[in-house]
Order: sequence, then C-alpha cells, then structure tokens
Amino acid sequence: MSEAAEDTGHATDGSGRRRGGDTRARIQQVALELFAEQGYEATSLREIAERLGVTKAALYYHFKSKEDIVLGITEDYFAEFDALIDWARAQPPSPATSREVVGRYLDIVRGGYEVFRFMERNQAAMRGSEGGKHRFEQFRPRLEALVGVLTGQDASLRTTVRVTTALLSVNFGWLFFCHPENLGDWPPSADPDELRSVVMEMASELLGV
Amino acid sequence: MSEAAEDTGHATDGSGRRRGGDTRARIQQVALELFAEQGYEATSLREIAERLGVTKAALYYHFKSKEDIVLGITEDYFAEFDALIDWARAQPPSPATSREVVGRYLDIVRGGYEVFRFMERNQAAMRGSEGGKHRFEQFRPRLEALVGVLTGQDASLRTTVRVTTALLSVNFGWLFFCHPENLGDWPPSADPDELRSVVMEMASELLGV
DNA sequence: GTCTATAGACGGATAGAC
DNA sequence: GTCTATCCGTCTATAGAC
Repeated sequence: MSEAAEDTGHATDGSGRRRGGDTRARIQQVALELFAEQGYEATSLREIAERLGVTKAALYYHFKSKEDIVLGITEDYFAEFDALIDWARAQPPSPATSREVVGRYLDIVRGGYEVFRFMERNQAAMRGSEGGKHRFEQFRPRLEALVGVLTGQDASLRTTVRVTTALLSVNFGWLFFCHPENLGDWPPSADPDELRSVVMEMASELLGV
Repeated sequence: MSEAAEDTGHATDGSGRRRGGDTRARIQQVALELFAEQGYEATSLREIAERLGVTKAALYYHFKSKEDIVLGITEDYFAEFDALIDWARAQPPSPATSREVVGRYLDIVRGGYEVFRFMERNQAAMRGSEGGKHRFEQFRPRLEALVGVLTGQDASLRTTVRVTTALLSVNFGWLFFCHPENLGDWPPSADPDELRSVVMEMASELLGV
C-alpha cells in the first residue's frame, strides 16, 4: 500500500529523480524511522526536517500537526486489518480459514514493517490520553475482532489467550527476527521464508488447527 | 522486592501512618503509573509532583534526574532476572528445569506488574539513544541469556524463535490478561491461577517439553 | 512549496530560603 | 525535606515574504 512509494500520482522528471508530491511520503518515511528508533515524543520536527534537508515550516505545508504525520501512515494499515476482518467473517469457520487469516495477518505486518515497529515501541504514546484526547489507539479493537472471528462466541479463557497469543506471536516474531536492525548480533536475522514457516507453525499449534 | 514498600528502614509513627523515607517509594510508584499510562516523555515532573501534592523541586531531593527515577525502579527487576539466569545455568538441562525457569520468569513478571507494563509500552524511550546516551535498555541481553540457557548452543532458528516466543508470551500474556486496567471490557480480566496454568501450558508446548 | 522569524508554552534542572 | 523563584533550552505551531 504505502511503502515509501508515491501516493499522489505525480510524475518523475526526465532523469528519473523523484519530484513534487512524493515529499509528503518522504516525510512520513523519515518520521517513521526516527519515531521507531528514538520514540515519538523524543523526536522533534526539527530533527525530521534536518534529515530531509528542509525546515520545520515546510513540514507544516504537508501536515497540519505532528500527530497528523502518524495518522496518515497508520490509517492504511488499519484499513488492511479491517479488510481482513471483513474477509474472515465472510468465510465458513474451519481450520483452513484460520490458517489463512493468520497468513494474511502476517503479510500485513510484513508489508508495514516500519509502521508496526513504530507502534510496538510507542504503545504509550499511541494511547496517550493527555486531557482526554483520543489519539491513534486503534489496534486493540481490531485485535479483538480478529480473535473473536477465530474463536467463535463464548470462548473459554484458554482459547482466547491462545488465539490472542498466536496473532501477537506472529506480529512480534516477525518484527523481532526479521530485522535490518543496527543492534548487536542477537537475535539472529532470519531468512524470511524460513521464518515465515516457523512462525506459522507456532501459530497453528496455538490455534489448535 | 520493592513494591511500593519501604526501602530505607524508617519507622512509622504511632498511628501507623507512613513517614519519612517512603516518600521516595511513593514518587516511584506514581511516576511508574503515569509513565505506563501516558508515556515516559509525555509525563512531566510537574505532573508527578502535582499528583503527590508536592512541588517539582521536592522530587529533585530524592532523585537527581527524571531518568534516575526509572533507573531506581527497573534495577531491582533486572537483578531478579540475573539471579534467574545464574540459577538456570547451574541446573542440569532437562524439561523439568525448563518449565521451572519459565515458572520463575512468570513470577518475576507477576511481582513487577507495573514495571513491566511500563517497559512494554515505552520500549522506544528505554532504547532512546539521543546523541549516544545509553539509557535504561537492559532487557534484551537478559532475554538472550535466558533463551541461550533454554536452547543450548547452536540452536536452530526454529528452536530460537519458539523459545523466545515462549518467554515473551508468558510476559505479554500476563500483562495483557491480568489487568486492573481501566479500559473497555476486552480483553477479559482473568483469574490469576487459571491464567497461570493456561500461559504455562502454552510455554511448555512452545519449548517442546 | 519552501523559507525566515518568532510567538508562546512548557520542559528539566538549580539556587537558596525556611 | 519541602518550598519559591527562576534559568535556559527546546518544542509545536504560525505569520508572512519569496
């Protein structure tokens, strides 16, 4: 969906360099990296602007606030989850369906590596309810919906915990082991295909399918 | 260890009310709650002081900086992990030992609910390397050590992922389902004993013991 | 679409009285 | 051990020129 790619449809110039409307996307990309590394609150707009070689004021041409930068990024991925939820609800319940749901869940995380890394490391900032402001906490309800689809109604605690853990293990497992991280030698960086099968196997066991 | 309890050995007065040295612990307790709810960077010392009915300056009598408040809290729990690692290394490798390690890991998390909630939600702030500063990121090496003890040397990717997931599922599972949280009705708040057995069962399966 | 300049608020931290 | 008062830095956000 939006992975450091264009979203406004502007053309490139003759030499193939990026032009015009992709500044917006570049801001989001840089902001996301810094937010994930240093934290949302700890990263200033000045820092983002500097890394892009522009000034703060330029950012405000593209986004009306700091929060707005994040909103624009996360929306796409929440929409993908919503689509997955709708799809899952339309399928007949079966072990094959469950595995397919988990597989699609993993693919969403794969496609939005930086975004999910950001969300994982800034949970407090996402929830942040300073003075009753809502902010961008919208993951929980999606997770609840997916778990509900996978467990069916009136699930036991055991089932709920296992299914929730299955999804979050997929999520975390991918972020933790498939990393272009600049940190030490642990955890080992895994081959994507191998990691995928390992993670899917775990999830299947936890789901009991 | 330090759970809103005294640590300076000061006496209480005749009526049993708290006195003297426990101000330090009360600061840590309140700070931890706010840090977990709103985020470390988003919570100001003014806010902490206000909730305690004192002024910012008073906090600086007990702690030399904002970071110092957190350091004092987390140290105890990292020490508990270190003790667990030492203990695990001294045991003969066996399925029973593995289960015992996981059980003790869970007990540490149980004992430090607020602390671990804080750490989970403020990963970015804990890692925060603004200008090369180290800060209080010390969980990873402990996790690596524990995983190493549980897998033995030269473990496959599959084993490493499963064991890591086992520990983190215990961690997350407890925080996620055993909650005095003020948020909606999901996830359901679980009975501690039941949750413990569910979580331990999952971990055992992932460990393959 | 990007700039300079600045407003306006709030942050962490310190000095020194009591 | 807690307070008042204050310093100084940085932050988000805006106004207005080019």
